[in-house]
Amino acid sequence: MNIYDISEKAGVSIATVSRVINGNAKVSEKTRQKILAIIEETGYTPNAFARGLGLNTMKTIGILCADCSDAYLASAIYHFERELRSHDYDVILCCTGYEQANKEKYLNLLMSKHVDAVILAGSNFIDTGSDPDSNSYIRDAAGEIPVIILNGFVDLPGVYCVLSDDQESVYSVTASLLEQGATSPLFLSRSDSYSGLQKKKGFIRALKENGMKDGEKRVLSTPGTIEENTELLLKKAAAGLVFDAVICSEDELAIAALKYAKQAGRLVPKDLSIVGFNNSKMSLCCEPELTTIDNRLSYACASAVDLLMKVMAGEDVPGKLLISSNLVVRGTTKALK
Amino acid sequence: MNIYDISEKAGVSIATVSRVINGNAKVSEKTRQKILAIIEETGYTPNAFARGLGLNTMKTIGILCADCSDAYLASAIYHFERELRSHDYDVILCCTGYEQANKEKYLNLLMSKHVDAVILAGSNFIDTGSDPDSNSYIRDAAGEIPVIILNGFVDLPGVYCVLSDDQESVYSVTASLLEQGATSPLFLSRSDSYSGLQKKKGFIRALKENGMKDGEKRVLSTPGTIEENTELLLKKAAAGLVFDAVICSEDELAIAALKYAKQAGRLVPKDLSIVGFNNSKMSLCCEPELTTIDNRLSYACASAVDLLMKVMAGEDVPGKLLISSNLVVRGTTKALK
DNA sequence: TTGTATGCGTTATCAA
DNA sequence: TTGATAACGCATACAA
Repeated sequence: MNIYDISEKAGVSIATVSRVINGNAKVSEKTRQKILAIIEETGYTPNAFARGLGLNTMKTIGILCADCSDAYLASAIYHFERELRSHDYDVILCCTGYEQANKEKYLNLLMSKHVDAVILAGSNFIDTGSDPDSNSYIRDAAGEIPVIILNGFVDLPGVYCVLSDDQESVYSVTASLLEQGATSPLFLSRSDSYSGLQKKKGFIRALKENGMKDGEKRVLSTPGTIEENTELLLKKAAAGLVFDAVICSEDELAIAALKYAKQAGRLVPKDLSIVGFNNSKMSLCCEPELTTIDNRLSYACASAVDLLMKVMAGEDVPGKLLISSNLVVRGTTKALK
Repeated sequence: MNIYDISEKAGVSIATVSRVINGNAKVSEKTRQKILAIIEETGYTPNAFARGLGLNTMKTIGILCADCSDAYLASAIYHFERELRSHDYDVILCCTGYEQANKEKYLNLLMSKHVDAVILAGSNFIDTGSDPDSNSYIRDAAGEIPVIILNGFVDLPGVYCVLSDDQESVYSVTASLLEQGATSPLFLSRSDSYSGLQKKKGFIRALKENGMKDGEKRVLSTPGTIEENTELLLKKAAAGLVFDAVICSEDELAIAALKYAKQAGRLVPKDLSIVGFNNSKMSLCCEPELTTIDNRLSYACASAVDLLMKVMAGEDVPGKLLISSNLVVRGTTKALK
């Protein structure tokens, strides 16, 4: 069933059928109704490939993420997808893993599929190293279609970044903890991604402003499972590391800190304060529940899609959108301002 | 840059270029190399739309899920995507939400995009009610392209179901608990999806075989958050409901049960055994960590994709694949066989 | 082994 | 308001 069949049944040309399908040009109400009726009756749907061939777009957005089973990224994708679909865009999902080579490979793959834009979900798509050319794959893509980055920032034409103000939120919670009497806070970081780095900066800045110059030394970067990180803290403490507050770049790390506290016999939040990040479901699974930073993911995703639609409509939009976070105080800290 | 440009540069016809791109027919090694070099040099990639138009396929699989931010579904999608991509298929993701009308709408939408097959991730795509026609949307789709269902079963031509043996695993753990001395187990169920129903059946069967005929009454169906379900158990217990074991259809419900135990001052696992389902990350976040049923999701997804590839290759494959689960014993039960 | 010509189903331009 | 026809870029049957 194609447009010729419909035109034949209706006794008109394919051009007219095309017109009523696309609702564009002028068609007499009478023929419009007639054609509409036939389309309804036959269940005809235009062939998406042919349409794509002509228009060179299939209203499809590519979303790249390292690992969509990660709770945070999974939520992001969920919000993106729903938001995009409400604008009649399809989503091609591509999980790249964490290797740089694959990120580039899959970005190019998506480009070759003529997606209308790509969304890079997660700050790990930005190389924070010193090689000035390591983000060139993003620049190349942005030369052809809009590129949206969630939680990462590079200043490149054609790339639009939506991110939560991670540095500020970590700075702020660390400062509050210090004000409350903490003397030896620790920062647990998952990785040196763009957002990881921002968080770390916020931590160090808060320490510096309180006269602590050894900020760098109070940062622990660690991949690894909950169990491994629990062990890590146990070991560090046994080796003499003193800390009375742990701020984490992810809820999962905070869970590990909490487990450490249990095993070390330290009272939370009395002897040890713990702060997570992301306000994920995990933060509600433990006892006490985690104080955590909510970075308003759903708002960020909606904003990103909104931005994208404007870009594709040719409007002028900012290349960077910074969204403030919200501290959710639960049981692993005392009341915080 | 299209196939004509390449053919011109190479001084051959487009047919020859097409041949080397598709690696099909005979092309002299010399011209092949020449064309390959030009393709490399120009960075040419075939236009996917044009190809799709001719072949009526774009090597794309549609994945429908109710909510990809759900931990279980997110993992499933991750595995599906990686597995499919290794077979050179793209994935169009579509989150439908839980309303029947939207499931149908989006399935049809995907069909109209000419996906090569669809995967329905999650048992909630199967209507378990009495209306014999409620799954007709699946039958209609399966009439055109292969339909794979993860964790759900309907016996329809063209639909292939891969599911874990939920009934058996719940039966088995319940029986073990009873054998160990439990006298009043409870089953907490999230929903009456196909898989929820299977789990419930397993529970009731185990009770019946141990002479307990009030199985139905020992099942609590509840949506709601962790907090709400904690409250629910508190209320039920206050109202006189007695239970010494809680088997759950999801880890999240088990977390709620654990929180109930803490608040009610009951010792886990001494006074109360708790079993979760899915072996999600959540099961590692609490204290003690959850005993839970691991339904081998990654294996199931890989099998499903394997099945699909065989179906599309015209091979004869079973319409139902049942995968045994694995009980992971941790801290919320005593040692179990 | 290579080339020619046609079809795939649209959209859009130009004429009527 | 409508219709005829040319793109769009590729794969492939058929011819050479």
